[in-house]
Amino acid sequence: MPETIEEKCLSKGVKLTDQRKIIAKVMSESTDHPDVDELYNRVSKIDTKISIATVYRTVKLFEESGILTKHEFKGGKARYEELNEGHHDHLIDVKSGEIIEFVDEEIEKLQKKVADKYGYKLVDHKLELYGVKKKP
Amino acid sequence: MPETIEEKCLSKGVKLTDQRKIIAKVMSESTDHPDVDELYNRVSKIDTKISIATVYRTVKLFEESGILTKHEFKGGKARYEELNEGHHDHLIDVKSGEIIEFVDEEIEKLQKKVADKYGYKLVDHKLELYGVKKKP
DNA sequence: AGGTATAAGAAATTCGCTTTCAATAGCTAA
DNA sequence: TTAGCTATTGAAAGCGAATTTCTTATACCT
Repeated sequence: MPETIEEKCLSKGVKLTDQRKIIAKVMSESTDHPDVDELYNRVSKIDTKISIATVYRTVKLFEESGILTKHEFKGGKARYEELNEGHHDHLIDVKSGEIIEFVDEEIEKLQKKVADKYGYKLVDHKLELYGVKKKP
Repeated sequence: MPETIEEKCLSKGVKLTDQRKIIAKVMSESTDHPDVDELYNRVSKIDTKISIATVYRTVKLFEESGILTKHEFKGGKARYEELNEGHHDHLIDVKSGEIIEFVDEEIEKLQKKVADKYGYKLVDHKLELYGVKKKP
């Protein structure tokens, strides 16, 4: 069952203000990976009084609470995405900017194996593929 | 035979000034992944008059010429490394900041396969592992 | 209600990096 | 060699993203 960000806040003890509720709702309903400016635009349509500082503060708070995850794709601003059960990585269309999410268990396993080989326990990783659409 | 950055510049037609020669030498002799501030520190010991703007300009020029490669690890400043034949990825010790280079052909192959599966030709990728040292 | 803590808004500040601008160094052709 | 370009440099200003400061407003707790 898909849990909203608001519900996640409640279960994690993150206090919800009106502004945070709006930001939570907008992020929950986003299926893309908005940056803070874009998020601020969407949020402003609901409440024009929200400041961008609050948006920055809130995404940071949500990230630290394990509710959102932050991506820093090549040479752009930080983008945010709701953190859900299934982990995935990203394939980015370098022409259009389109982002495709993918899962590859095999790669995940091999990453752990590499870390292990050097005596490390994997705590995080980042895999981004950049590609161009092939002509059919 | 290890080619110096200075030699690479010559063969690529990148003009070398005194400042660039110093930056090239320092990078060629570096076995780590310095950021621009660190590089500026090292370079300043040889020529105190070099400005940090020149260091920024030069690493950018070298990167565009395919001589250096730029890494943007999690939440830090850009780090540079000499680009040599064998491609490798990085395993970063989250405690100490130590960076271990590794190669995994299997992972490389799987990445291509994933891109292919979605109809993309892989033009670039980024794989970073973050780990903590295991107790033996 | 009163007192404390927390959060929000607006503006200023920081940080990494780039650009502008005037001065200098390096060619190139007469 | 020297006049006349073109490219590069150093110093400082500028820029964009993100954070912090400061003040005001809001929520919480007996």
